[in-house]
Amino acid sequence: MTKPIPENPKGRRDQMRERVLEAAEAVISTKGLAGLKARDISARAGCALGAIYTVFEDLDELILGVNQRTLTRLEAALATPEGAHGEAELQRLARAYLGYARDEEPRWRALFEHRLPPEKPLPDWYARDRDRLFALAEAPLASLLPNEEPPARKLRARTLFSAVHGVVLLGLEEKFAPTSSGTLEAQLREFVATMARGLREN
Amino acid sequence: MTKPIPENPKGRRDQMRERVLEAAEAVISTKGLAGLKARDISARAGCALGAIYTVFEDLDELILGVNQRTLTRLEAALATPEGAHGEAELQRLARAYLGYARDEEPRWRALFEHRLPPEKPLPDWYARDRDRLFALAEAPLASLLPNEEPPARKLRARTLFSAVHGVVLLGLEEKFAPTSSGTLEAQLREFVATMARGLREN
DNA sequence: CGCGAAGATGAACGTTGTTCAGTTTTTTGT
DNA sequence: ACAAAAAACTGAACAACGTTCATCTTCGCG
Repeated sequence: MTKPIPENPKGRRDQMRERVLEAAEAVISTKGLAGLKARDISARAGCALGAIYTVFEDLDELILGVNQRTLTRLEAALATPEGAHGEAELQRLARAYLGYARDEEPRWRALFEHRLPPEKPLPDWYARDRDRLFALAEAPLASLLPNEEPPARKLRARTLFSAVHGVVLLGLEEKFAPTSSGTLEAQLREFVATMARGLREN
Repeated sequence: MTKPIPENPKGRRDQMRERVLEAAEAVISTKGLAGLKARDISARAGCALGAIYTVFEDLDELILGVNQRTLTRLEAALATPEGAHGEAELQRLARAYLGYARDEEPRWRALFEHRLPPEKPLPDWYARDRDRLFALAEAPLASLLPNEEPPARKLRARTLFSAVHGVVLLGLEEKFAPTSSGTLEAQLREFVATMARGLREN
């Protein structure tokens, strides 16, 4: 009776991996990436310090795991409802991106703060998930510029996403009075409107 | 003969501060912010480990000092030649920003990677220098939108700068083949052109 | 049961930023 | 000019960190 359940959906190893991942996620989403400590994780996951290193190469790989989950959640938060028409959809996307960044700021920041050592390149599975995010702007761009070739559109979606990211990133940096909460929304709305206008007058 | 020189232009204390600052600058501009170690600094500056803490509160304040210098250099690299006319000047600014980010990548990254603990807010002298950077986009914006009120223009300059920053930041992230060197320049040029077009059709 | 293999443990190591009692150097008072 | 006071500098010591590894525990199977 060594196997209480005939076929575990997940091996014990995977359960531990899951617990560590969830513990790390909890820390990152409250204290941010800088507050992530190996000993804290092991305490929360109810395991020994060394156990972390039996399921993850090192903390960098663990963070990548957390970030992958964040990417999935972010993608869900940005999910296009039904029809994705031009500017309105771009506005919705940008607004939803700002919303997620606000609501889950530490977790969102971890996506871009974390940089792994230069000798280890980004895993392919991670790059793929990240690219799916950029691709969300492609559909609304397609209705604004129907004649653009897909590769050019892909690049343009990336650029537009990056620009919105920049506005949100530096906009959230200063939370003090000068830039009040509502101002950032207005900035972003105006920015997207200007971009859409510029795109139509091609 | 306690004073070999009647009046030193800088006290010994300031000379040491300068040496530490320059050592830190050298490290950051080669190995990046993550490669900055207190012992490395003290060795390069030719002083004891503790000496750093006699001229800087902690490493965070030292990094702020280095970043302030970077801001000055960046500002110089973006300096407007003479007349600052509309889109052409915006194009030049964006291109120069990308150029500086490329040429001095670790130093430039340190500007945005460094985050000081939440209990200590940004010093005013640093915020002022940073705002001067954003303000560089105001003059060219003024010739595109002559009727805009100065406060609104200030905000718009900030937004536009943030957007360009986002494009450069995420554009430099992937240095591998897919996004070749020239592509990023083209992306940026196209982006600024679209923005200018949208702004003119107000 | 027993026994090889795999997993988990936490003490220990090397490296980090920061502190502080002690020493040296500079400034001050007369 | 010189001793006393103040300031600056030193580097050993400390706490906290990520990571490793000899050791112990548990699992899978005959």
